[in-house]
Amino acid sequence: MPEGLEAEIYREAAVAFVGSQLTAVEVDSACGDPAELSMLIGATVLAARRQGKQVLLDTTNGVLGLHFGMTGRLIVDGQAPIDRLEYGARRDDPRWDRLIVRASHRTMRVNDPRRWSRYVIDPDTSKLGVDLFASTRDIRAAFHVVAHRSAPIKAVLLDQSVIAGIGNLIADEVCFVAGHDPRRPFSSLDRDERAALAAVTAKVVRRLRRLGGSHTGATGPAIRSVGASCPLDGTPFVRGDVAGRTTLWCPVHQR
DNA sequence: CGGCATGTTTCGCC
DNA sequence: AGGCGAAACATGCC
Repeated sequence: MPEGLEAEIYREAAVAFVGSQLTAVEVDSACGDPAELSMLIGATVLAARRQGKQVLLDTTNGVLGLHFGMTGRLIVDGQAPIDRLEYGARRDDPRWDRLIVRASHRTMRVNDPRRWSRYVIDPDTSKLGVDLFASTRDIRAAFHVVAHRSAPIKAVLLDQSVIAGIGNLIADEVCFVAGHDPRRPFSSLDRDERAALAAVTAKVVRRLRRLGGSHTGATGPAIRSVGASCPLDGTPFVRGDVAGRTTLWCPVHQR
């Protein structure tokens, strides 16, 4: 889905629904259970929260969990907080509306051509790790718990049960700034390196948030397909597959 | 037309 | 049991 940063942008837009009483819910049965979601009708929205990549709407009838897959965009009252999603559709076709939630004077919808978004009542968030906006200290603690893992550093960064909310682009940016080869086994990091990686993770998350999203980093989509060079040392980026995802890294300064 | 894409889940194998 | 890698999922875009 949009990564945790985009989910946060969606959450902020969803705050407009706090205090509203829901009057109707329409859902594509591939993305949610219409019978289950119908329990929201008549409920009042109490708060809009976020955990990792999920937006959670607390209501008087339960929690509505929104997961946006890879191409899901949230549109509130006709306003799209993210106008165009990287790797998403370039149009806003009503046929791709997979969820529509109405209140008396408001409408919220998820437009998702690829149908990977999911909407559930009372989502199980118990397996999620610390949130991507957690403090350096909390991220460091999460890293220490999984210090033994032999999977690539990038795979651990992407593991939602370790840190919830980091996606492919943020993971590449963290490795870039930390100067680590994303393929390097996480278990090869010593205690100090894990602590440093935690600090970089917290810093990168905040910087990308300030710049406007997961795509704004040095390794972002703007240069992912055209082949660019590392802004630090001029070396052409290497493009490969790590943890099952397209990955870009500098073969010189990322070790 | 072929291949690729900010993700998650499932399955087989250690 | 838990962790790891590969494949599957659905569909628009370049």
